[in-house]
Amino acid sequence: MFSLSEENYLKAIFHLEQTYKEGVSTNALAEEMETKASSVTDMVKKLSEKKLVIYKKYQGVKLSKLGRDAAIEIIRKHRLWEVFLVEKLNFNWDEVHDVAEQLEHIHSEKLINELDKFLGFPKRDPHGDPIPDSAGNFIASNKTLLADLVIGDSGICVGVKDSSAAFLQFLDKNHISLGKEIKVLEKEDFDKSMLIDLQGNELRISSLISENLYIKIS
Amino acid sequence: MFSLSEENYLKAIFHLEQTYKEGVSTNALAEEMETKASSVTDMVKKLSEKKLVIYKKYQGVKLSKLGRDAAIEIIRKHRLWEVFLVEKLNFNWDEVHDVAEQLEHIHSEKLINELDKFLGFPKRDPHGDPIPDSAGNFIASNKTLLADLVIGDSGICVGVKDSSAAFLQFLDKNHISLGKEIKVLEKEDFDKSMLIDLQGNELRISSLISENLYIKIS
DNA sequence: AAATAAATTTAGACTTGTCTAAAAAAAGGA
DNA sequence: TCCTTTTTTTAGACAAGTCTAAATTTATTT
Repeated sequence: MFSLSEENYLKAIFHLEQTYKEGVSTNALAEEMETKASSVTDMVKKLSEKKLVIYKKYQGVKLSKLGRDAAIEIIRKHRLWEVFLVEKLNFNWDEVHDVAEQLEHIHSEKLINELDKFLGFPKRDPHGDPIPDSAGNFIASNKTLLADLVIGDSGICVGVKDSSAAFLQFLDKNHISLGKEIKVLEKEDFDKSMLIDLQGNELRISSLISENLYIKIS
Repeated sequence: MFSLSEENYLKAIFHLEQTYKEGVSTNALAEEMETKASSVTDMVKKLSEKKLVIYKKYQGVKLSKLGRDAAIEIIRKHRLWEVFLVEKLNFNWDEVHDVAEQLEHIHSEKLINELDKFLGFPKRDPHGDPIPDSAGNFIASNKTLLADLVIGDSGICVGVKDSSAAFLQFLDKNHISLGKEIKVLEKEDFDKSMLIDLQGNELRISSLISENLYIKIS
C-alpha cells in the first residue's frame, strides 16, 4: 500500500497529465499540492524508486502503468464516496469534496466494491465526472466547455471543471445544474460574457463561468 | 483536531480505563497499542500538554473530560461505521473491525450525524456494544460474562468482549449470535468449561469462550 | 553566444512518532 | 532495611515528509 502523501501525489499527477501530456513539471505539481518545489522533487524521487512514475531530472514526471492504476483506484474511491454523500447522506454537491478527500484513502477492496454495488454502480459523480469501474475503466465523455460554443449552439450541462464550493454555490443560486439545457444566444467579444437561455430563462454569465461549465452539444 | 496517533491513544486509554479505573499504566498502554513503553511515555506527555489526559510521572494516566469526550466521539464513529458495513454493505461482524479502525478517523461532523440518521440512530453496534449519541451519551448495559453465571441461570447473548475475527468466526460456526438464549446446564470446575443449552441444542464450551461472551440474565 | 532569468535540485534542518539502550524510580523479597 | 526485579523515564537515533537557502541546470533575451 501507499502512504497518504504518495496517494495524493499520484492523484495530482494524474489530474495534471490531462493538461500537460508531455510530462508534469515540478512547479506545476508543487502548486497543485500546495507545497514547495523541493518537497516535490523529494517525493517524485521516491515515487520513481517505487516504479510509480517515470522521472528524469529536470524533465518532469509521468505516471507509469502502475502509478496510473493506483491513481485511478483513488479517483474511483473519491467519486464513489461523493455519490454516497449526496445520494444517501443529504450532502449538497458543494459540500462533498473535503470529506471525499479523506474517504478516498480508506484501504479495503471489499468496502469500495460493496459501496459501488450499494450505490447501483453509478457512472458519474455529482459533478459529472466519470467513475472508473473496479477494473479501472471509465467512459470518456464528449464534453465541451460552454465558452467554446458558438451562438445558436445548444446542449445539456454535463459537468464542471472547477468544483470549488464557491463555484458550485454560484451555479445553485442561478439554478444551473447537471442535465439542464443551455442555448447560447449572444457572445460578447469585449469581456467574453454570454447571454444564454436556461430552460426558458435568459441569463448573462461571465467568462469565468463559461470557462468552467461542460456541455454536451446536442 | 487530533492526529491519527493521538486519537488511537485516546481510544486505547478509554478502553483500558474500564479495567484499570485507578489509572492506566505505561506498560498496559504499550501492550494495547502494540508499541514500546518509551513511545507511550512520549505520547502521554504530549497528550498531557494538550490537557487530554491527567499524567504524573510513574503514576499512570487517566483521561481528562476533554480527552474522554474525544475518545467517545471516536468510539461513536467506529461503531456507527460498523453498523453501516454490516447493515448496508454486507460485511459479516468479523470483517468490520479493520475498516472501521480507518473510518473512525474521518473528520466531519455532518458526515457522522447524517450517517447516524441514515442508519436510524442505532443504539448498538454488531458486537452488541452501545453507540454514543451525538452528545456523547450511551446506555450502560447490564451484562454479565457467561463465565460468571451459575448452573441454572439463563439469559440472552448481548455482546462479545473479544471481537477478533477468530472468536467471531468460532461463534458463527457454533451458531451463537446476539439475541439467542443460553442456559447453563453444567460447569466443570477442573477446566472451567461449561455445558450450555443454546436454543434446544446442548453445547460444551471452553472457558476461553465463556470469558468472552456477555449475557443479559433473564 | 554571453548574460540573465526561471526552474529544478541538493544540502541541511525540523517535526512527528517511533525505536534501542541506559538510567532512574518504584515495588517486592529476604 | 538492603538487594533485586520490574516498571518507567530519559537520551539519542531514525524514517517520513516537509521546509529554507544555496547550488545547479535549463530557458530566454539581447
